[in-house]
Amino acid sequence: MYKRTHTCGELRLSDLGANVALNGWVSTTRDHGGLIFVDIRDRYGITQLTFNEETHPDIFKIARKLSMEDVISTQGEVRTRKKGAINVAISTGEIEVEVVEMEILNEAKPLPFLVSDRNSAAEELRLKYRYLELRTKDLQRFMSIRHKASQSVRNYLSSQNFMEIETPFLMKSTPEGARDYLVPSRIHKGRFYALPQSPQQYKQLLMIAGFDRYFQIVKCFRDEDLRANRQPEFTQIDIEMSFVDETDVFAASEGLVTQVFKEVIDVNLGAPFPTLSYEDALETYGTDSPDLRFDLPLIDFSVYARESDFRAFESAECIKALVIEKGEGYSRKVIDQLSEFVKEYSAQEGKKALEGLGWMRYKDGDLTGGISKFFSQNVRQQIIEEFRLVDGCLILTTGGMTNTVLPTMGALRVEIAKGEGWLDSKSYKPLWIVDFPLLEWEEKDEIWTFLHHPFTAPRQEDVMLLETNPGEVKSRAYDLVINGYEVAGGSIRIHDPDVQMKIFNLIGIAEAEAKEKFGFLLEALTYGAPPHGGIAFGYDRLVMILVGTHQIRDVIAFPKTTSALSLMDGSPSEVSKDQLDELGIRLK
RNA sequence: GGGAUCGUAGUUCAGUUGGAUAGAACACCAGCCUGUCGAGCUGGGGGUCGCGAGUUCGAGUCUCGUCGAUCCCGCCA
Repeated sequence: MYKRTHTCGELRLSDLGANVALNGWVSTTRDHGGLIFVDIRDRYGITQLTFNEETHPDIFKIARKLSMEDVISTQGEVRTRKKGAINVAISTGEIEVEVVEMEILNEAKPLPFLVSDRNSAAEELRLKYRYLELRTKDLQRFMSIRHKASQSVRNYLSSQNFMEIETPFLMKSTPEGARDYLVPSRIHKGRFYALPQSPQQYKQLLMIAGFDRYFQIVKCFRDEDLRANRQPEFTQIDIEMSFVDETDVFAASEGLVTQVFKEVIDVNLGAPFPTLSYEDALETYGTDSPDLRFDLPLIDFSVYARESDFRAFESAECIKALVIEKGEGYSRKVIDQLSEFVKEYSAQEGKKALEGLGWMRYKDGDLTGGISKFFSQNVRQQIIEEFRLVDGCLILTTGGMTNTVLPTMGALRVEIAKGEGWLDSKSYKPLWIVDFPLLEWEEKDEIWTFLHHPFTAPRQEDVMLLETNPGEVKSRAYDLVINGYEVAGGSIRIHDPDVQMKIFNLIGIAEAEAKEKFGFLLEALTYGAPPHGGIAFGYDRLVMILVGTHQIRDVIAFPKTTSALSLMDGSPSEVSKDQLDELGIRLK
């Protein structure tokens, strides 16, 4: 191997005549008989190599055998390209290297797909050969942005006096929340560690220990089903602060996100971010993680619907409408498709399907078509005035159970935005969601469960309600949402052991059980616990937004499939009987 | 756990109403070619049609099951 003097993206006209050595992968070859062009590639760029039969016949002979993705080491002279042969598409396009020495370091077999084109293979295949997909331009860029982002995070938080402290991966299993990944103990047979769902308790203990500003970029593990934006192991930027309230956490988070966006993709986010209550988010956008890149709010239509003779509205608990300006282009066919979307979306498990969409158009001073005939002239005029309809407005409306209508109309809102091209990939709309309920009534188990986690503090003025009316209690939790993605979530924590115990009791954890599971934390709260709070960013999701992708797999070097398999190494896999014996485990 | 879409050369795809020897492009191999950058030209090799049943005279095509991929719901404190 010739030690490289330059990378493949480095040489310029100013290097003319230099004797250089390049190492890299064969990107393409163009064989012209007596002259062969080979593009050599590394992560910095591409340089054109030339092999000339007349001047270097021995090397030329070897070059004829080169094929895609061979790894080669070359030595040669930097030469200018003839006019008209300059490639403006690459940074090294004005020069080429005439090779005088070459070594083939590793010959590549015929490839399962083209590294030059990420779309040249199904994802299944790309995941099996992930190391090849990682050679593609896209993934090289995504990984680079991920790296820059983590550097930016570390720099910012360090500059703000946060300390990075590592916490254990092998910890105690706590059955609340997500399903744990378990790790059997060999030394203590029949006992298990759990991989952390997040370092929640540890970071609280660090606050009690006096590390008043902590952060960590850390892997978390949750054994739940996957999604386009969910992997079983993922990375958080975990942050905790002492002697703070919500405003301090918001300011720190906004400072962090603002700097990362500025440094990594040169976007000014503009802090402070707006806040929206959980309740308003659901009512207006049908979700607690709304995409504010476009408006199109869910409008309460029940007042008018109840005045109508339209049967489908009669027993509806919740009636919402969307008003689309310039809705002339929505033909019956398009409306039918949207109606079908509503039916299908609402029919998903656990929900009573909606019957579809009712529609009306505003034209020539009146509402016409669709269900307009079920509304009196008077009510129609009320609607027109209330919503300040202009010519061409289209109203889409549906009614049913609140917990069906809201998410469905929320999804329809996004569906329409997609169709309209309103989801500008260069636009970023962050907002805080606040005033979450502390608890949620679980119908099927008939118990209260926490919406965030059991260490979240209730709002001070609501503490009294805990015993009388738990559902009314608001928490001091908050989420940061950007473009429809929940990017971070956190809360001010409970630092009073009595309040903490009260919460445990409320969610059906008896005192003895609470002590068994969280005794160390409860006890720590009695030895001088400062008021504290924090937040955790979904780092992968943040990077997704930075690179502009909708798939979390794009920003993780070696991701799992939707069924939590690694197609590359074949994990999870069976293990030997000896391994199990040593752990004292017998398979059922 | 449920729903939807998909699975045909190494790869991306085409394949009619169920009908003859399953095609194309790229990749690979061989030959030709000195200014290409998706090089070009000529030729060649390459297929358990995901797997297993079933219907049928006949299945890439229809049915059922199964495995895998993707998206969504449940789930994800």
